[in-house]
Amino acid sequence: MKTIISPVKGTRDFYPEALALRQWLYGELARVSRAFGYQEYDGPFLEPMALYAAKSGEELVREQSFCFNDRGGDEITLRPELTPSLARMVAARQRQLPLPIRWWSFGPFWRYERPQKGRTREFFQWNIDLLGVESPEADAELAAVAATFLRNVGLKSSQVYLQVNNRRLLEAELTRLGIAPELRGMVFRLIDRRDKMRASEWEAYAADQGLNTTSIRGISQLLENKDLWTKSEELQAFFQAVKALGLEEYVEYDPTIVRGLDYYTGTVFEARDRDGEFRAVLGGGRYDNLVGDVGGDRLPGVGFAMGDVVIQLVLEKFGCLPSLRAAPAQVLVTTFGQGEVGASLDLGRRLREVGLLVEWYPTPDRLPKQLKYADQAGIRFAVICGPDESARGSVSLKDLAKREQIEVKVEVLAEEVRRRLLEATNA
RNA sequence: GUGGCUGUAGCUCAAUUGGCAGAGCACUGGACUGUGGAUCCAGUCGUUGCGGGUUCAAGCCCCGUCAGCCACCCCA
Repeated sequence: MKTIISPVKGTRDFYPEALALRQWLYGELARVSRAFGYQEYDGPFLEPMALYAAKSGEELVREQSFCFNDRGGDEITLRPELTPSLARMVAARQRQLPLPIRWWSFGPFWRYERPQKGRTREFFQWNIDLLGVESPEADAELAAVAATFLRNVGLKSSQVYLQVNNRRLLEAELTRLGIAPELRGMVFRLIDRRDKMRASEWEAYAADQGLNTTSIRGISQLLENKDLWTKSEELQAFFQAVKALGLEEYVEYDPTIVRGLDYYTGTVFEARDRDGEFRAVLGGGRYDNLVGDVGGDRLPGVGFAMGDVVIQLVLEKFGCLPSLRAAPAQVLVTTFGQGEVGASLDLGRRLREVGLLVEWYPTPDRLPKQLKYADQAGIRFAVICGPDESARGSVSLKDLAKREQIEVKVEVLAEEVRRRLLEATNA
């Protein structure tokens, strides 16, 4: 057995069927993004490492990015996320861009982590952001974009949903419990981990982090209070807006959601399947200081990101994956014999000239083999030109789906195929 | 970075206490010499991930190594 060089760990080969699925996903999220008035953009795939050093979260850039020095010695990172690039792009043209900014993007990202279910080292991500509006209704719009996408692709609110929380509310509550602001980062991580451990383990872990029993008990109570959101005017307005947008079935308050990235300042949310089988499908929230942090004026923003891997797992689980195949050619021009090669090439050219997608069978194999190939490839029409047709100045046109065959003059072949394809599409 | 599981034909997987490496699919040819999805017949397909060890005998047991998957960490 010959050894094939294996792909880089954590990358995926996109065979035509897989690429067709990715393109379908792209189409769906483009549709939602545009429906809400967002414009497509993109940043570079390579960024200076310094762009992430500020705010992305220590571990993300230090341990989980692909970093290297270029030939000039500069520290370069393969982008692990898009939001810092967005902040920089906006900061650079802050005076020219009319507000609000509604932008979306879909492209590749890289994170140096151990691959596992729902996580690869190279993945595609949908990013969508609204900048220049600081209101709960803006937060609600992003949640609505996410929920509308989920609904559009066929996922029911009984299957997936958005969990929402607010960091300001959480911070106020922690202050009320007498927990010092310096400890917030640690406490957020603690809260994030709550549902991964048993209560006793979690309490022991919390104590280990230096929290006293009173604080731990107070935090526990916060996390069990499903009505805590009513204390936040922001969340009240948020949920009211979500209701007006008609998506309240998909959106719920969840006091345990905090999100890992350091730059979130207000409302945060993530979407997951209700069984909790998979990791989060998407995640995002409000970040009010990011543009200022990269050298611009303060500009509030809200947005989320969705990776292509988990959403595919969820779609598969709930039977929402479309049955796709790579788009086949419309016509196969067969090659009857060595003597007919020139005629076949000529026929292919004629068909392409009227805009048809034409594949040429490159060897004079037995006709059954050529037709079987057309059938398996999903090609609708086969053109056959042997000595009999040739003598009459015509060709045989076979409709693989209808199992019909007619003989037409070479001059009218292209028009005939086009007419029949149109008919087939309308039927 | 830490831990667990799995590596057998192109693919999906069998192989009893260690005892002749198999099946389905796919592929190729034929039945059918210029007409595709079915059926039947025949055929090709192996360094059992790699290296060592134990044994009369290893796909199976032991050690090492590589790869993949899963979990932790973190996160889309």
